[in-house]
Amino acid sequence: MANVYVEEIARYSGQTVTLRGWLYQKRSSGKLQFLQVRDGTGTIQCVVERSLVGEEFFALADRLTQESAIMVTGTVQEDKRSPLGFELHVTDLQLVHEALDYPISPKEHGTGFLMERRHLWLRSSRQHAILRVRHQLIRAIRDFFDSAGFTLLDAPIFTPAACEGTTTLFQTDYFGQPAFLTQSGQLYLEAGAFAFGKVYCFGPTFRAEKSKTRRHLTEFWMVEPEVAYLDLAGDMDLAEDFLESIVQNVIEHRGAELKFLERDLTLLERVRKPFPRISYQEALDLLQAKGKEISWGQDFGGDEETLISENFDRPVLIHRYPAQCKAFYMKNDPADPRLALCLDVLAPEGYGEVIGGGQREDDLETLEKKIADHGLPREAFEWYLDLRKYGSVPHAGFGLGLERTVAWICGLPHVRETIPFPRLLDRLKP
RNA sequence: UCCCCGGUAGCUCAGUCGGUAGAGCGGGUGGCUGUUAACCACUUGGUCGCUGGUUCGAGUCCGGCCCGGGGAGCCA
Repeated sequence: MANVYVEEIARYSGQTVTLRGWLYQKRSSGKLQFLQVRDGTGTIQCVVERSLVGEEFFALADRLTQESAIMVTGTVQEDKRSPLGFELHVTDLQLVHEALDYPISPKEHGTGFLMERRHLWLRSSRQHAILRVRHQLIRAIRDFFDSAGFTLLDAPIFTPAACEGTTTLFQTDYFGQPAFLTQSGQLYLEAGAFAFGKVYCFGPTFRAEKSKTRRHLTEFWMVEPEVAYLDLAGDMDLAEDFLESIVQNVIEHRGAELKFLERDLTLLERVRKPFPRISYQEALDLLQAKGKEISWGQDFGGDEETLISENFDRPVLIHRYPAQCKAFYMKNDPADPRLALCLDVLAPEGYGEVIGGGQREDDLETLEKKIADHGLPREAFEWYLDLRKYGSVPHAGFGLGLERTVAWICGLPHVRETIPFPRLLDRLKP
């Protein structure tokens, strides 16, 4: 008997096959029982008829509890009543393991309760859909850079010092020395860009900020490309191509999951270049026209980001923020040194900043001064300064936050469901 | 760190003016040959977050603490 998966069931129409999975839900109607069986690739309704399987198997099916592991053998039949299009008419049933008192019932639960049981919550169809979108997005990101000639260059996770100095880092004891968990692969990627031309890294990032909002995790995944001989204009082109490509890729390959999540796909289909590009000054004018009290030099918070993105039907690129808002490694605009050659991309619908990046400072003396001005320990940055001594060229890149992007694509109100095991300010378990 | 909201059955919640602790779901038992969060009947189920106070009497009012959720700052 062939062992098959639910996602390939259509190929076995009319044949007798065996599914190996778990009981998701059960309904009975006298002499009939309907078992919803999931196997990780999908869920199918298995029909147990007393006259077909006999008393023994029918009684077994009647006793089955939610999430018990079972092997079901039966005939695949096309059925218009099934959302999948097929049902399995059971001829044989085996209990592999009986699950007693599964804590997550098919009815409503709060996110706190479910998060405590995240290891089990992953089995539910909604989480399944979200995490399959996440997987596809990761594939799309890798495909984009791999097919554009980028080399994957992993940045270290243990680092000797802060990349940006402004945010709080997780400190660990590294054989008696302090070491920090990375908050960005950026500086290492600059070394990579001068070695390989076009590089990207894709890994976990850690921020010990005490942020309690729907947009923050303490551990999240970030993809960061970095390219030699690229200026801000080129960086904006890259960000635009990249974002269009990955969003359209996910729509194409995970449309069913997005529909299950009741995502309005027309909003995502509009993510086509060109994206609007406005300067910080223009964004500021826009905010002030809307009555927001904000003055030049202030960074935008969540409210401001939402107000700006409301004006556009697709992601909006904001460039040239005041240098004081940005990290030390950003290059200043030669046309107006008060400004940094940086870019942020705000997702529509109030999802906020999904990309941040810009052109890097490539002049040795200027960079030395910036490190000093930010009060950073020079010793930790000697290797970084070396990059400006030996063949320094203009270069640029950006970082995209994976979980915020998944939340936006799926239309979720909170990032915590976009990662299998979220790490939040007050949550380290499971 | 600050501000706001919450904690009552396994889960989601209601509980009026301070006066005997409630519903739906889940679990259990029975019924039903096409159910889609199935339905119907019966049934099970409580340290009202903890602690101190006010009161004849506190889930309800007051103080302190603990835990959870949302937001601010900061950021992706």
